[in-house]
Amino acid sequence: MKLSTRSRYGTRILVDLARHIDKGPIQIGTISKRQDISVKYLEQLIRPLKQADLVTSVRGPKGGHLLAKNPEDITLGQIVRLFEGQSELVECVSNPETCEKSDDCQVRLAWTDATRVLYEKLDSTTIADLLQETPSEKE
Amino acid sequence: MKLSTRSRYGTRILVDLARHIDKGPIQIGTISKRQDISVKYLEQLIRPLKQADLVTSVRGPKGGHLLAKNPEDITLGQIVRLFEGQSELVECVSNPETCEKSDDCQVRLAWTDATRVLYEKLDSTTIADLLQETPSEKE
DNA sequence: GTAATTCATACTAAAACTATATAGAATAAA
DNA sequence: TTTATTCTATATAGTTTTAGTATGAATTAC
Repeated sequence: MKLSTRSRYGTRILVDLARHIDKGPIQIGTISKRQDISVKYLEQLIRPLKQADLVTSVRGPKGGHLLAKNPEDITLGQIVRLFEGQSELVECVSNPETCEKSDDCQVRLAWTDATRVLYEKLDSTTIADLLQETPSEKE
Repeated sequence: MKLSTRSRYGTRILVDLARHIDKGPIQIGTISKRQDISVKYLEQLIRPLKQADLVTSVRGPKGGHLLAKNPEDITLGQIVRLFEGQSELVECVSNPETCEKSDDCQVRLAWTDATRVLYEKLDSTTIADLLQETPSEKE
């Protein structure tokens, strides 16, 4: 039931951008060094963040990436829904037609409830909540 | 972030046993037909259920499987922890030593909180809560 | 002792995940 | 115009996980 590295790395990218929000566009190479994620993988992860309007980019020399919203307006729920192929605990939660018993299935209701409380928590946690500096943070 | 079929099937096995709790030991072949899970896969899934003392078994002819506890004493949390290789959303939640930044990592705290609320929900849901019969249930 | 059944171990095939690599095109600062 | 950077698309490969199968041993009712 673990989260993909995509969701975890995506979160770290956004936290990194938020921490350096006053420094203009941040380049992928910079994020790569600070977060220890390969440039190529970062390019792959930033694309959906842009498509979801969480990040904007500036092309050309001195270009880079910026948060498209305030840190307090980006939630973990948004990030996880974006990166997890299936964001629900069980497929029938969102696609009841995949199980012929789903019409009146108590087990499905239980997975649905569990998924709901999880996202209530994730939706209530924002990037701003994650900004406290740590002593070991690479600058 | 989806649950494995092992957790889902494990739940269905326990619900099946609970529904037929008054009929003596239930054989794997019977569960297989009712739940449409292969005999061999069922054998594999029942083993951890036995080891966790959720199921007891009787060997030999007329043998089979029985709930080892009352349905209201078996929770989804127990089942999910049993079957998910990693039951936490992110590894560093339970194994902080796998990340050198975990000592003071706000992101880790967020994943920990989210994992906690999920299991609070799962731990509060029992097999007894899932017993309502459905019209389409195979008998 | 035979047959029904669980128990234990190992194996396999397919899919998903986690990246990295390649080859360039587009953009814009200097 | 040169150069630094993002953007796009596809390919490749290694690892891990998942889902399920195969084989046969152990147990016990009859």
